[in-house]
Amino acid sequence: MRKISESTVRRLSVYLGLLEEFARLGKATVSSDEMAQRGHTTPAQVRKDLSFFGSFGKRGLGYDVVELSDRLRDILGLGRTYRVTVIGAGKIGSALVQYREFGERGFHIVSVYDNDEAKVGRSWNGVEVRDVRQLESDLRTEPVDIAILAIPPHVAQQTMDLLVGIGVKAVLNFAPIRLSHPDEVTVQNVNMALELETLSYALRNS
Amino acid sequence: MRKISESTVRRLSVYLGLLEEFARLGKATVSSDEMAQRGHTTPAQVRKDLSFFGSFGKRGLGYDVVELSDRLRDILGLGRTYRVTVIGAGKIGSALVQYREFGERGFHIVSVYDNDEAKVGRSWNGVEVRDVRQLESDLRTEPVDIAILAIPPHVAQQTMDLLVGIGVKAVLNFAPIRLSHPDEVTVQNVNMALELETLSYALRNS
DNA sequence: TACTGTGAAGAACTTCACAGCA
DNA sequence: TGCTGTGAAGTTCTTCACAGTA
Repeated sequence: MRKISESTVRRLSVYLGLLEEFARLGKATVSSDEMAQRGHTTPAQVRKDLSFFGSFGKRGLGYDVVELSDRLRDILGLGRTYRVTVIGAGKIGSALVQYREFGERGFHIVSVYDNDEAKVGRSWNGVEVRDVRQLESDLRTEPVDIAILAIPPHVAQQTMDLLVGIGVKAVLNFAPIRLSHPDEVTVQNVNMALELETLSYALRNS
Repeated sequence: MRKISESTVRRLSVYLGLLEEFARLGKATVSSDEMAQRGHTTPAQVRKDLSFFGSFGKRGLGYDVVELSDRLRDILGLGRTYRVTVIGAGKIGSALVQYREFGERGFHIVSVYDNDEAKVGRSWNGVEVRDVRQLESDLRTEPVDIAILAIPPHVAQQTMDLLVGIGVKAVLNFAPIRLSHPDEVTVQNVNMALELETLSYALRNS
């Protein structure tokens, strides 16, 4: 398939959220115009994004809400559940373990790791915190689909390398550092300080 | 000044981080090539990004680490401190209040608000949790530069509207919903479920 | 008729390539 | 000589505009 841009994928995810809301409101059908307004984009963008994957609408009518939701879930790979591990039992790790939206979307946090003996063994939201030294052997016997890094920057790269060695193919990184990784591993970064800095830039130049 | 793209601003922020590391290592001078390697971009991109703001380098030599850091801090508006409020004293709010990088960058969290009586009055990392009903009068007497929304999606828009009314010009939104807002208000979104969904897409299509 | 699907045009962003300067 | 600064070329992303159809 033609390479799809990351912005398109992100918008698809937004569209799915909108469609689920339309479904809750009992709407059966929706136009690209309505989706664009609620999703802060343009109707042409909505149609173009969808057109990369097929023709899901009916001319003159719009899109069937349920059908398009199903197709988007399929495209995004959300028709299954994912096993997720959180590495780092600090404040951010803690917030993630309890983050509702993850479970609702099929992302199940199956383990949490930390190097702090004081935390190891405690139960967090039903998930036991394990010693990070067990990480490698654990993941080899019970693989996960996605690892979330919620650890300090100075240990992030070595942990990334470990995960790559184990064969993890998707990582969500909260450490404020760009990680080196092979092409076949997908990494998404969340850098909160960087978000504040773009706000700072906007405030200064407005 | 010519409109600068958001991707450029984000990279400037990354460059600044790199420069601070180079400074710690005692490096006096750095080339666009070195920055590109460490920042996972290209030398031409580095030079082009910087060129929008002036000529900071010396041909044949590179950039002075300290001087360029100073210029970037200035460009990004980081030569001052910012007053920040966190709205929502849940797990995410809690993580943010203790997030070191914010303070290091000059973003000072001066207050936390919640609507849960049980939380109001408690002290968090030296910041007292206040009743959200005080938010409006508090911010009118003691304005903040940035508000961080760490609240459930169904109350996010009304809170956004309140903030706009009070005159807040920059918002970092953690609620998984696109907020409507006037153009003069800058909003950055952090949507963690959406990040996992882009990983899901990548896993499915690899 | 009302809306989709899509080539083609346009805009934005990135990379190239080289003149110019320390 | 070595690396910057920058127009120009190339690429990617967005918007336009309209033919096509339920």
